[in-house]
Amino acid sequence: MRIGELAERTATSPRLLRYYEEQGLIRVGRSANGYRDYDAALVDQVAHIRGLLDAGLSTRIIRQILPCLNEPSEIHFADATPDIIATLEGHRDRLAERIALLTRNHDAIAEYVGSLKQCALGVERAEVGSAA
Amino acid sequence: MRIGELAERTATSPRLLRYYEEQGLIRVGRSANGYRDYDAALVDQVAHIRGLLDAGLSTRIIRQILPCLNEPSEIHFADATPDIIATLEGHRDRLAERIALLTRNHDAIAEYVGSLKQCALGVERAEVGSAA
DNA sequence: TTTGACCCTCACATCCGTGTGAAGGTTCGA
DNA sequence: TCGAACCTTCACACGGATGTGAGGGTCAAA
Repeated sequence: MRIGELAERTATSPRLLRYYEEQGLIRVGRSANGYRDYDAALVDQVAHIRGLLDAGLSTRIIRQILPCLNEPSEIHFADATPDIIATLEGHRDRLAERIALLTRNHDAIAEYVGSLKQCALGVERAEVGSAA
Repeated sequence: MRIGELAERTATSPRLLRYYEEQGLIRVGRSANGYRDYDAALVDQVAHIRGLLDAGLSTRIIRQILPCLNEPSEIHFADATPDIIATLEGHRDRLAERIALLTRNHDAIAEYVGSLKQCALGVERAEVGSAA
């Protein structure tokens, strides 16, 4: 498919699809007239990339962890070098830390919201009471 | 304490401490000579803010969820308005989504790294074998 | 054949978090 | 008293993700 269709199907923009290509996040073909030609599988891949980007990862990091994420779950044997493994372990561990941090904050917000709703309920009851 | 000390104790820079103040993330006093004066509790608060920033949240969002996060766990009753509650619920839910996404990716990386290490081990054994 | 909707590249613009440095005031110890 | 080490404000710069638009090619339908 062409860039416009992929942009629409992934709720992004042509500009961003070109940017992701330039950053080495997606592989893109060309048709005879020079137009970019996107494989259907890219709909999911781009959605995946957008998720990671929205979660605050940089294109550099996404590029490094991308081989772990492709569906066919095939292992790239050339990746089994000590430094690549160390890099991935670093990303894995930092992700774990980030998840822990976000979880703590999520729980704090949830608890606070719970109290707030109790409080709002109390006020509401008080108002109804005085109105009656 | 003064800005230099807080910067050192939070591994940030004076520049950033002024920026966080400007963004309404921390409350800062002044001493007679015009120097900023930071409460000791800010060491933890700034560390907290840095964590959220590193996790990809914007100062705008951090400012909104900050009341949920302060330790004394006091409820600001004025916050019990429907729109504030709705905002916080939105942040809470988006945080939950983000955590889920990051967890999926973390697990995928962990699995991939596991396979790679198996693979590297195999190669090592093969090399030892052929050398012997 | 022309027109409109695509596509291309390139470049400049924006916002955000952060760095850097200039120009000047305060404080403290030699 | 002077100098070093702080602090102040202000402004410009940068990198990364994204928008916008100019100038020009391609293609299909009217």
